[in-house]
Amino acid sequence: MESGAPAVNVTLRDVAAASGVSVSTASRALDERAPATRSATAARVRAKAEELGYRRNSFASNLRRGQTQTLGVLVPRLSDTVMALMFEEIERAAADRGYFAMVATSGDDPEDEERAVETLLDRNVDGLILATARLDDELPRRLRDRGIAHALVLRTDGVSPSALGDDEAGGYLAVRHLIDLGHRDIAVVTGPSFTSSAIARLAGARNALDEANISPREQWMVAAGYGIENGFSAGESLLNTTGERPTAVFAANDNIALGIIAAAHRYGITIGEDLALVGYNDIPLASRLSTPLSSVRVPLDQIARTAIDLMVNPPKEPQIRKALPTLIPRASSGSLNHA
Amino acid sequence: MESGAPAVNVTLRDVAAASGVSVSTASRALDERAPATRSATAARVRAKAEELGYRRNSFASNLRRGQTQTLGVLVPRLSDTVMALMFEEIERAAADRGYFAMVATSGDDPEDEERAVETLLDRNVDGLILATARLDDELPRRLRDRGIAHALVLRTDGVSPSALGDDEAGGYLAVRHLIDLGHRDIAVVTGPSFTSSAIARLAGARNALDEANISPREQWMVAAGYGIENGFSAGESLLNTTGERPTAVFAANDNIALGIIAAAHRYGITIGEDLALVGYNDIPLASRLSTPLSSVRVPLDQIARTAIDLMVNPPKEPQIRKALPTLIPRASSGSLNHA
DNA sequence: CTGTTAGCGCATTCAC
DNA sequence: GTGAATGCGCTAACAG
Repeated sequence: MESGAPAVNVTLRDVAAASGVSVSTASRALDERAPATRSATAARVRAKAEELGYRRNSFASNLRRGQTQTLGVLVPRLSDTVMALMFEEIERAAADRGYFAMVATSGDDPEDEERAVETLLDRNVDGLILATARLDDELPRRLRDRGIAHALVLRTDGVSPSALGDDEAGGYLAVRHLIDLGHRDIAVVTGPSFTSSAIARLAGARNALDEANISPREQWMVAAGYGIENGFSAGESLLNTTGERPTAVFAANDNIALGIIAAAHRYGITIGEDLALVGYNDIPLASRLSTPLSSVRVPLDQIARTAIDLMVNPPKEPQIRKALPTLIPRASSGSLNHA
Repeated sequence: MESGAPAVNVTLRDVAAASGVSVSTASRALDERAPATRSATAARVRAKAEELGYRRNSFASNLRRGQTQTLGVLVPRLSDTVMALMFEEIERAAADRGYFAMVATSGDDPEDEERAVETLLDRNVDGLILATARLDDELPRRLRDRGIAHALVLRTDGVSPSALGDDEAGGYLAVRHLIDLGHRDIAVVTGPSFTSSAIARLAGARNALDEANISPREQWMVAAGYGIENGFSAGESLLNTTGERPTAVFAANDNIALGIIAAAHRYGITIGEDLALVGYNDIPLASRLSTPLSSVRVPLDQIARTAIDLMVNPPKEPQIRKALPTLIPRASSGSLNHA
């Protein structure tokens, strides 16, 4: 009789009995944290446990230990590819450190966000990772007040421990790239002004313009949402022919860029020829568009690891750690025609 | 002193003490399942609990109750929009029934899948929902043998309780649409042959062709992966000019369609004019492409609800429940030019 | 290294 | 309806 259907409820007691030791000995032998005792009995217990198909009851264990090796991740939505990728990386980084990552989605509503956090907290997570922070967000402050371990990713409120890309550098890189290709009529479509990412990417873009002595036309610096439809609207207003038209656009994320592509198509403008375009985040789709999209790549894996570190090992002084992004030039900026 | 920082550890005992009742009374008063006792004491207890910021310790509760009101969801990857949307719907449907949904991702590797399931099981989920089933999958069988409550979504192994779209109907709808628009040279790019969805969508497509007395050219019926790059390869081989070219393509998912769009662009073929294209799943991006993509929409919300029902309330006879999809015609099939 | 003892916080008997 | 008692399965003192 091999490992058929494992008994439904093998408890530590069963393992202990079968191994002829006490429950506490069995418990110790099976403690995954301690550096694996290599005594004879311990080995025997482990073998028996395996044989019986023992699985620790996580609830009993967590109840007793007072911590759960679980962390909660809050994202606005998983159907946003960037957020999905961010979560996948967090999941991976967490697993490497023995944590299990649980997601909850909150949409854009601060109330739902609150609710989602409470749900996560109800499951006794050891800490929280939030990808939802707004600049004026109350939530991180409240978490600090309540002494709940947490870290922010991708966006920051400027205070709580945060791991994010260096958005200012990214914005600079993108616009600098366009300038280097000879453009001077450059528009910037940035994200919602309550996100640190939008603000910083715009600031970086302005730095690049300044540096090249280009005085930005304010009607070409537009704040939008981070969705495709927002990019489309922004694109429509930038590209309609009644006025002068930019020859290049920096979109503060790839969704916005997708919207601009659709708008350009509508006006018969060819991306990569009539209009140079750079996006942000380098989602997988970017490289696979008809005209591949130049984009700023953010090291999500590194951000995930940093966030977990910050959460597990909260620094005395709150820190905001920024990872450097890189520009991936593709046909949409026309860079391949010039190279 | 309003609800400042809630005390860190308010237990049932504290609530009981503050209310002048025993723990058991407090426990009963706060039992969320029973139909809310409306006695005076019960109300007082609830008020006190609220006031003290009491939160039930889910571990203690679950340990005692023997079930966790948690279910595990397994998807290949969250960065696939369809999977992300599916999970979001499952999360919602689960919450409606008092369950919390936990995800794990398994990639395409059966071994990782196994590991992910064990991880979920280790967290004592009450049941599993799998979006990963292969036709010859061992996993569902093993779950059945072990008596673990589960349901399959989107794909089925043909045996375990499943909730999915009627893929055959969807395939039929898509191709029928193309035929109705006057096409006879129709190619079908389907998904991996180990998925029930690919098989069934192809079967539906063939039905539509048969019905119209079109004998499909086998070199135009190609099986691919479900990724953009697979669609691109398939598109390249279909659209290269050395042979006759189809005038219409049914892609068994939207990613494949995206790949075909890129391939078409490469050959200077205009989607919606030179080539009609229909995708599957109707991901949000579909409607926002430069040339909006006709696609078959699957009622993920309904599938999610059905899956939870099947899992919570396992039918005596295993059931495979199929939800009817609908075709959303857009410019990519040229339908808007004819209408 | 081992076994004994004592809970973690809660839900459910069982008497009243 | 209520309270006292019991234990879910496990881990952490504490002595040996």
